[in-house]
Amino acid sequence: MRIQEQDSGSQNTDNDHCIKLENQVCFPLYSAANAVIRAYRPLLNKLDLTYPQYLVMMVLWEDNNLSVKEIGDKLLLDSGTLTPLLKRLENKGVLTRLRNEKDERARVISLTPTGIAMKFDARKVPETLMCRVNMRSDELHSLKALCEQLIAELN
Amino acid sequence: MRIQEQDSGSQNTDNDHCIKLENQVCFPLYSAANAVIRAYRPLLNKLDLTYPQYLVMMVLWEDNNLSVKEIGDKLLLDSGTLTPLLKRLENKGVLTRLRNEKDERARVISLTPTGIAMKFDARKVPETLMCRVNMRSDELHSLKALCEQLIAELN
DNA sequence: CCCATATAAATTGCGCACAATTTAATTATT
DNA sequence: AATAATTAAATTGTGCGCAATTTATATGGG
Repeated sequence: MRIQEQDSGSQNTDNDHCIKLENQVCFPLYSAANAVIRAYRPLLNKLDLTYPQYLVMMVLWEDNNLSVKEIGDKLLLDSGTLTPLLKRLENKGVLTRLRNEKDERARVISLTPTGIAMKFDARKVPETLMCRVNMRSDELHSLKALCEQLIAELN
Repeated sequence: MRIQEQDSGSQNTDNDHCIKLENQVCFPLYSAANAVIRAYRPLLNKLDLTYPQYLVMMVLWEDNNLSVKEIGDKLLLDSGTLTPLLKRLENKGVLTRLRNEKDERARVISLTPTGIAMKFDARKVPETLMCRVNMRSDELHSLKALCEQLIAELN
């Protein structure tokens, strides 16, 4: 995906500008996502969580006792990613992965008291990162909105 | 990192809104980057490239004969990521990894004629993806600018 | 010249992300 | 009720992304 150029098709007959890194939207997006996860890492290390694990915990803090499918729908991740991730969180003792008695195919992912308690320390994480980023509230809002728009367009 | 709320600290004394998924900027950013790479995949499969490999090729199409360090500086990736990726591209026959004669520590990554020729087919890739995304040029420009601003803030 | 320091790549190990497939359970159809 | 189709999760295999470490080369100061 590239940004439309005003002068496209003037003398640049071979369309070189299309595949220049600086004209791409997707590269900064990819790179910003990497940078954010990198910035989160030292903060999340204190909670013994990775960024994707932190996302799963956020989903469960808000709405406990979900299936793998329901977590995947919220985070746009599949069982291939979530199953091993949830097993790691289970091994840390922050959640359980019981079978659903109504539907033996599904699991019920439930936070343990330890997992619920982690929410307290986790509150500081986004705020601490926020302090490092000198961006206005409206800039962050539009970044969020544009990302959500792009996700909607691609699905 | 979360978006600043207007009503923060009113009756929500435990600051719950901070760790709600919907109030996070980083989650849509992370999710949009995943979605873009997912959308690129079927197009890049035809070129036998992954998205990160495609990024490396773009860098080299623009400026051939770079060191691993120089590629890493442009893409914000380290040798731990690039060395195996470049070996895969070498195995595909699209580039060579010769030692720099002036400095035996460094390598010179050079496109082969096959690698250079791939640029022709690669031109269509960003444009094809563009057709799937119904977003205005100014929206894409500001998304790009905001991502670049965030990257700058985090480094 | 010798040695300390710095730098470039490579290596090791872990945890995603996801395509493709498999296993098991549920639901729909005849 | 038997069978087909669907669904949920798990499994397998590949390729990142990166922290931490290692190896090899280069450079700077005494």
